[in-house]
Amino acid sequence: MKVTINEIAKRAGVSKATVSRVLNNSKPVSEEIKKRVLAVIEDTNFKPNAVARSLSLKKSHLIGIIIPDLSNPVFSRIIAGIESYIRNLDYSLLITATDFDIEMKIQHIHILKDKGVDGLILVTDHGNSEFYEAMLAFGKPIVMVGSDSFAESIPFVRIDNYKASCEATQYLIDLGHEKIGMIRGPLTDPQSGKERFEGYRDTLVKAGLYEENLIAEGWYSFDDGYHGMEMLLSKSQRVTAVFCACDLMAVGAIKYASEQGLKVPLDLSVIGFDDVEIARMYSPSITTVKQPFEENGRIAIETLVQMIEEAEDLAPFHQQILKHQLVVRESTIIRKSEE
Amino acid sequence: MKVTINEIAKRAGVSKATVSRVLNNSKPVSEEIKKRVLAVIEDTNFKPNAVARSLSLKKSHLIGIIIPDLSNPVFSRIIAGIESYIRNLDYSLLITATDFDIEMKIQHIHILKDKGVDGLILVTDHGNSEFYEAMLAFGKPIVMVGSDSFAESIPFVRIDNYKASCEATQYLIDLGHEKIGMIRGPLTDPQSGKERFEGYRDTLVKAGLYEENLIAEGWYSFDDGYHGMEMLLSKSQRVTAVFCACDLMAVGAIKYASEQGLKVPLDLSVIGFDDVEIARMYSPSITTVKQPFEENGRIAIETLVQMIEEAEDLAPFHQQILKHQLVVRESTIIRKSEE
DNA sequence: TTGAAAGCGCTAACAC
DNA sequence: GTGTTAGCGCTTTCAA
Repeated sequence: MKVTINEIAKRAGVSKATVSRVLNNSKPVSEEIKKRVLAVIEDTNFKPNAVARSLSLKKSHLIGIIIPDLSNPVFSRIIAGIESYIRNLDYSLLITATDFDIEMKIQHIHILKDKGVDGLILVTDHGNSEFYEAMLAFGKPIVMVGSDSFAESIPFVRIDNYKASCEATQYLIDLGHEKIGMIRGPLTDPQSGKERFEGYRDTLVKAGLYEENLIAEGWYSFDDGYHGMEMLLSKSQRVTAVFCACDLMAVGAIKYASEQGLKVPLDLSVIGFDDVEIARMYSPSITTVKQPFEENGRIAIETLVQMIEEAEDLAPFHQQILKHQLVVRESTIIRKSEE
Repeated sequence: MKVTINEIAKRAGVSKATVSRVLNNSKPVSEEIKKRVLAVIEDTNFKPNAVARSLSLKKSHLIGIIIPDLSNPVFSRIIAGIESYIRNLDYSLLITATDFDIEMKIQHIHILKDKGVDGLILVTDHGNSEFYEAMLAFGKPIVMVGSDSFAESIPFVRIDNYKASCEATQYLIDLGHEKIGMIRGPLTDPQSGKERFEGYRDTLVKAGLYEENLIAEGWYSFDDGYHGMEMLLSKSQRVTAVFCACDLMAVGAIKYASEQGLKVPLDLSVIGFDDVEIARMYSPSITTVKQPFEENGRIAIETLVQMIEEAEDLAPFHQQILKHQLVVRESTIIRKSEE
């Protein structure tokens, strides 16, 4: 019962070429015929077959998204931003997750290419040279959210993690803290790991407060924050403030500290990063650096669609840095005076 | 440039039918020719065009997902479950969000249909009759996650919300509580709203403890929990325990109670629902009903793929109820004896 | 303005 | 076992 363009043509007594023309407004069609065709389309409830159209046009109106983990708000909120923008254009999103596996990421690029997507958004953690080659071989527009040192020649949108970390660290210094620890991400992660750490380090160095043994490392989880804090508190030099590379680690850190009888923020100030929901909801609510996740997504997809539609081969190098914002809440406070 | 099956055929000195055969193993091909074709495929790095194949096969290997909100873990974890299963089969996911808007949900069903998806998974809040009609008109396999009173004739997978709520409520009774409040969802929401409330109500009625004025209502957010608790505490009859329809409301409830000087669980026991990440991480960690989100997704997609591949028209009515689990944590405790 | 026909890249009868 | 051919449903020259 699938009604096709042929069926419409027959019923309206015209050729399918004409039907196609009224469908796409691609060429002038006389008012009368147009009306007739439209009427038939209306009451057969005809919808052109998108697959056939894709084949003919060599354009699928599909956009591929590759993301490390769908269930983590840090990523899924970016997708949400993309989705709510694209919803009104007639593109659809083909979404795949990689579980942070580079091989899988590369494989997905190929799969999505074969599926004929018109463009790609990569929400990235980090890549390698093989990954980079896969991107180049993709042959159609790509935009990255978050960027990657391997791929700085690909258009991207992200925040300035370095600067944000400087500000967060400086904020702790301004509160009078001197022993300021960090629970960082892995340095192999260029953005959330390396840049956030370097902002912290450089700021402390400039203030003459940097100490190498006030640093713990983890992979952005609650448990990593928990154990990171455990490690920091085991040092003889007691920290009075901690900067965490993400909110989840901040939560873990606070949890551990609380269990050890330390009051946050009275005995220990803690800053997170990202401003995911939990930062606002936690008790104490957590001071953090707010990332505009949804906006990241929106700008990325906007850029991508533009590249697709205007066929800007080798698009002029787009790099867009969005604004972050330090959100002060209950988990940070002026350092207790010693007595 | 783009290498096609014709190109392969020419280079290998065979017909494209033969190439197609070795590509799909659809018919026997002599070893020698097969080897030759494979070699050409190999060194041209040929990948068959998925769109053309779809058109010919009338099968897109695309599966549509309609979900209320991508950034909410309650939904995105279901997607994650779907995605990690489907990744190994050669289907792809076309995901759209509705922001809980029924019109949009209906519209998405049509769009996805036009895009030629082979099946649909609906992660639903609730629908109406028009929505139900759209599903019937879809004409290809559909599976719902969470089900809906309007659509009980569509295969679904979910937990037994009613039973789970009974257990949670009974647990509070067993702890000695008598004034047990609830912050429920809207009753128009058949699963998380209505069923969870009814489980609570019936269990209390049976125990002779039900009181209508111990109930607040909200839309599953932190703020709703916060205000719900505010409302409950404003009653003269002081509750000693509260069952919340989701974890976020439980967090809001605890936050408000804490701000009023009540200790959780000492002065007030709180139970949530869902077991999202925050329930484990919060201080106090929250007793809750664990939903197997990822498994919900996995079973749903498994069922759907089966329906697609085995072409079970009007599939024998599948309804699958998965197991929930009460997870006891720090937010609940035996009722303080009065003195 | 409109129609006929070729073609997008692939699969699947149908012959040989 | 292999090739020829006719589609799948749509767009787009090219003529008329």
